[in-house]
Amino acid sequence: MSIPDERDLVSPAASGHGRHIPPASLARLTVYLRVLGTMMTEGIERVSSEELAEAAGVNSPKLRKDLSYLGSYGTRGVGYDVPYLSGQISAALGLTLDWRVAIVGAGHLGRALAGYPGFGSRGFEVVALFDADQMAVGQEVGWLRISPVEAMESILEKTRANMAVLAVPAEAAQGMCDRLVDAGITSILSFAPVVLQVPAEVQIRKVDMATELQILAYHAQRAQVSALATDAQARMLR
Amino acid sequence: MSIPDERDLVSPAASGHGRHIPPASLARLTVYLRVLGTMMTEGIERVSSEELAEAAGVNSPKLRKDLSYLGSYGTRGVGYDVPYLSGQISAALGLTLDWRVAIVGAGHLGRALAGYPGFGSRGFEVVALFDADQMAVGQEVGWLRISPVEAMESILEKTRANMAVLAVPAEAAQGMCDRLVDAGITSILSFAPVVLQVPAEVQIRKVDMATELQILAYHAQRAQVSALATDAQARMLR
DNA sequence: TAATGTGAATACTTTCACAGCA
DNA sequence: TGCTGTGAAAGTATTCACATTA
Repeated sequence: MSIPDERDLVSPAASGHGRHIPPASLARLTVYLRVLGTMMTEGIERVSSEELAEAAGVNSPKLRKDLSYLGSYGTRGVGYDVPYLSGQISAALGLTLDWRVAIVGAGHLGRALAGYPGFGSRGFEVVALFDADQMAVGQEVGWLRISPVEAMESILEKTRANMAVLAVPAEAAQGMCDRLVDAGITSILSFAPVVLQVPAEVQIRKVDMATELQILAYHAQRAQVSALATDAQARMLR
Repeated sequence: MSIPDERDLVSPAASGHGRHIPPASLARLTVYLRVLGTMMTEGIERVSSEELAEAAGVNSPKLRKDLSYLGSYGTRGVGYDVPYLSGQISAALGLTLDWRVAIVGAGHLGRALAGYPGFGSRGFEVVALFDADQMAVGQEVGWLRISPVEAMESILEKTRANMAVLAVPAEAAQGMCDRLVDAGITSILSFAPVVLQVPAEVQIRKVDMATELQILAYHAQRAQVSALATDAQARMLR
């Protein structure tokens, strides 16, 4: 007897079709969710795939394909009900659960994250903010008070944090990451510009501003080079 | 790691290797570059694809395929010369050109970016930091002094900025973006949680922490659900 | 002989066109 | 009639195996 694949065991009700959502679609779904939220505050109740796609900066077949991974939540000939679709996407992404985020590092970046309004409004509660600097410990940042990293493990447990954001210098990142993993955290978002080694069961995502600028630089350089080439070609044809 | 990302609307180039680098490879090349930099500071002179891949968190065939888009810079049976490979990647990405970055928004995030050591060390110079708040204008942040947004256009020209980072609240982002585009900036990195509308010739990249956390939440939720399912199945088989 | 560079196979993503339904 | 939902085709990305070469 073979053990059924885990996917087959997921109830359709709990996560849409029970199938996994392709990573590329998943990333876009979070954008649709944000756009739908904006529409709700503007009192827009109904939207077509064309309109939603336009607002989200994608084309409409792609949007419809993305939504099709969750199920059929639109009405043919009509479009989508904004609050309903928003709710369905939230549910599929697991945002109806309680997510309690600990931020490690209370420099400018950590404080920016702690004060980021986009968290609370989307189901994420920042429950702790740590720093290694004794001067910073005790300071208030929004509703939070900065805690000493020494007490990280006990505070993670007390606050029942289930996600962490790493906003520490590169040198400190792997060490802090290891402590988070040992403390049972399995979802980590890192802003440190280093490759972190973690066990396979730990989900890690990385954001690196230098990487982003380098990608922009590559495209800008190509645009420059091809402009020069076009220019040279124009001169030769003259 | 990075979000699988969008369109690739670059015209065919006419120099160097001429081929465009696939977006997925491009993102990883920036990681290899960082790892090679670290190795150089550690005095490591030679590396195999296996070792470099390990340090970069990818498998070695993928690394070799990525490098093959640039050319053949290794030695069969030996490996890669660390400084040489680093230089070749830098050149391919256009990092030997002068990149002057203006940061718009001097809140915690803007200040974190202005002070980010990873910029200067990788060919990006922060040449201006703007804020709309009169209280912030004039304050020093590292080597920079915060300038008033009112003077943005003239300062962009004076400093010959050719890239911009948007670190302003969502409401202000589209307006500031439009002004940057009108001022001739064609490479923009945005941290604002909104979809920005820009002309096709402008390259824009987005970083959104809420999106990243939502993607983590999705995976964590699936892990939870399948753990529960496995559990239920175990009970049934008992 | 050890490790690169690459064609060919596989897997994933996007696009497209249209069937199907309110 | 108008717009959603989806198979099938086209386009990318990843994996693999191995010919190649210092």
